[in-house]
Amino acid sequence: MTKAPTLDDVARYAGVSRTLVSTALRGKGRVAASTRLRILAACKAVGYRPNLTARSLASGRSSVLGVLLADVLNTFFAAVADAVSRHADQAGLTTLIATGQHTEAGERHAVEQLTAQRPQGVVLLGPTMAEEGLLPLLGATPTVSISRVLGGVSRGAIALDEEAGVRLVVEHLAGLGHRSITHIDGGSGVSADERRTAFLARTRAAGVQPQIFPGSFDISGGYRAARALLAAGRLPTAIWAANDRAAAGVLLALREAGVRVPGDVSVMGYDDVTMRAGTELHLTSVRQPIDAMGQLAVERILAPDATDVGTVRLEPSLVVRGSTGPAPTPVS
Amino acid sequence: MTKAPTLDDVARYAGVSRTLVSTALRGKGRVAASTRLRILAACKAVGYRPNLTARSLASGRSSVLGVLLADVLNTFFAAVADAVSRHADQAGLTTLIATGQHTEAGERHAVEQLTAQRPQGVVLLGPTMAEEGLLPLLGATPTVSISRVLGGVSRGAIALDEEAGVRLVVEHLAGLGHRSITHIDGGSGVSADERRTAFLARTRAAGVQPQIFPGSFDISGGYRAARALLAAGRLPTAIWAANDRAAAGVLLALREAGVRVPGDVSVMGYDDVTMRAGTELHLTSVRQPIDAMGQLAVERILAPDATDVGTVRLEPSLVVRGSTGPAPTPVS
DNA sequence: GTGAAAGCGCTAACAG
DNA sequence: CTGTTAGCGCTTTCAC
Repeated sequence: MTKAPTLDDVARYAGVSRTLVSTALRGKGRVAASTRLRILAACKAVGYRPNLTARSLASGRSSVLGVLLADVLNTFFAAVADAVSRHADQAGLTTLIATGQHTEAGERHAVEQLTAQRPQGVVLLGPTMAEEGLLPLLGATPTVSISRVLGGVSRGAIALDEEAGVRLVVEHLAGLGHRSITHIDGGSGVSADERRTAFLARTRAAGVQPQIFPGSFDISGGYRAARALLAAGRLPTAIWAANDRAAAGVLLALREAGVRVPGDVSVMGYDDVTMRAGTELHLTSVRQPIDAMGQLAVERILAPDATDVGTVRLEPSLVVRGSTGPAPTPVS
Repeated sequence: MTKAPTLDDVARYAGVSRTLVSTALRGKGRVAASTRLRILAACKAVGYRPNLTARSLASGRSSVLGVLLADVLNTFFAAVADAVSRHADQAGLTTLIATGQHTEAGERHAVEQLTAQRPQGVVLLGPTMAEEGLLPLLGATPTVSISRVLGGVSRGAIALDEEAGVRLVVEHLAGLGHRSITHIDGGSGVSADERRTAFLARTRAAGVQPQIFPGSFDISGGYRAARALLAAGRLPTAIWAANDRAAAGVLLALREAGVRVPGDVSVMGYDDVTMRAGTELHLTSVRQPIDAMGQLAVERILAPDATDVGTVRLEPSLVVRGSTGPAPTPVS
């Protein structure tokens, strides 16, 4: 295997021209059945593997869909990437993922590598870089941005409707009679901000007393925050954690302290995807439309024209399980 | 932006030959400083982006490192992919990840796409396909297999030393005086099997009473198993869960039932990477050498020759935190 | 049906 | 230092 066999090798072996092998292999123009068989046999005999690089250089296109991921460990984006990949597969595209590691240099590098594939399109999953830096790199590549709203991106942006999600949380809890809700937030990220802001606005609108406690998007953040709440003696009747992982931490701390859920305190999570903890922990939560995001992204990339591609915010849905219940009547 | 500018466009604009632009851009042969400046200016003016596809076709190599990942959502493999990516970056390579979605067709497709890049090498992260199917696709591409031991792969295999990890668990617990340990297993996967088997062997060697309870690699598996243990009234003094996520579920169930950790029961986790729950939950665990795996993989790919590349099993290390303690003295 | 010729955008020897 | 000449492996016209 000192040198990969080329089309010419196959052609020579089969006693035909290179062009014929090419067309036969791609099944485009008509080739005599007997010749095709001979060619196929030759391919196998020679051990031919098409060089997709050359193919894409010659044809000017490829069946690749590029995905720019901040980092494989972010479960949310990884789940979206997975959804994109599944839908791309179904459309006959191969997904190639590059990670930017949250740095501008890394993302630049990744996008360059991705666009170099002359891909059918690129999906940006929560890029770090500013739009001005990204757009020139993308050039004419059909691009959709997920989660971050990039106005100039050719095929528009797909975002989550955080306000709708937060509304589901507040209305569910308020509907159960809770007059005071504590939000354990997700720290300083963009979505943590959005959720916090929406929470404040929504509770006000619902006439519910809001309280914000600093936390993070992981189990330890929820655990720590709940313990702090416990220590401060400021336990509300309802807690909404920034996501399901944090909510698991809250449950842990609460149960450790002998607090009953949902008897004494109702707990809600939000949006987690990998852990699927919700089911077994009976966590009431808000489910994000991950699959729909992936599907829409691929559809937009594949759409022949770029009409109707503004920013769309997909709506999440409420999943009621056992961790929330009626607010306990004050003993007073 | 109807057509991407090429080297020729830049050359014409700068009034030099295409070759000169090429060499200037790559910084190889010497180019007059003044000319280089002119060329750089021309690039910017024309908006030139190098076509890496053409470059790799012409030069016969690329700076890509391919990674075949079963699925982005598997936190362990995703973490390894991340480590590989970081070390590859440091070596000046771009990592391109393709997922096989656990199907043979998917993996075949992914590997084809990866090898088509003429990458510096390919890292296989727990492939599903049989070795016989994989090897011909890889051809002469330097390849290392992580986690699954593929004998025929050119740059060898890197695996985890599960036995060593399990030994750490059993010895730690036995050293604390526990005479009986319950393992909540990870179900039917390969590593779940390895751990279970090693556990049985090791406990026997240590003179400890083993007990196995069916579970899974997630929080719900641990939660469910611990509740079953509780219900059956067969609570041991020490529980070892298949991984940290499962251990979190165990903690949850135990605390919910008013069992003290580590006062009544010691709990150990294993190998989790993303959640980093260990820290805040004070979970005693076994840490896998994720980063070392990534580093070694890249080193092997970059090594000029393929000597010394048999299978290596990297050793994990014990991380003692607060969830384990001396076995309680029987009240009897 | 089949094949010859002309590139895709770039790099790799060589000459000047 | 700079430019010329050949391709890399494949797809595309467009003749035969």
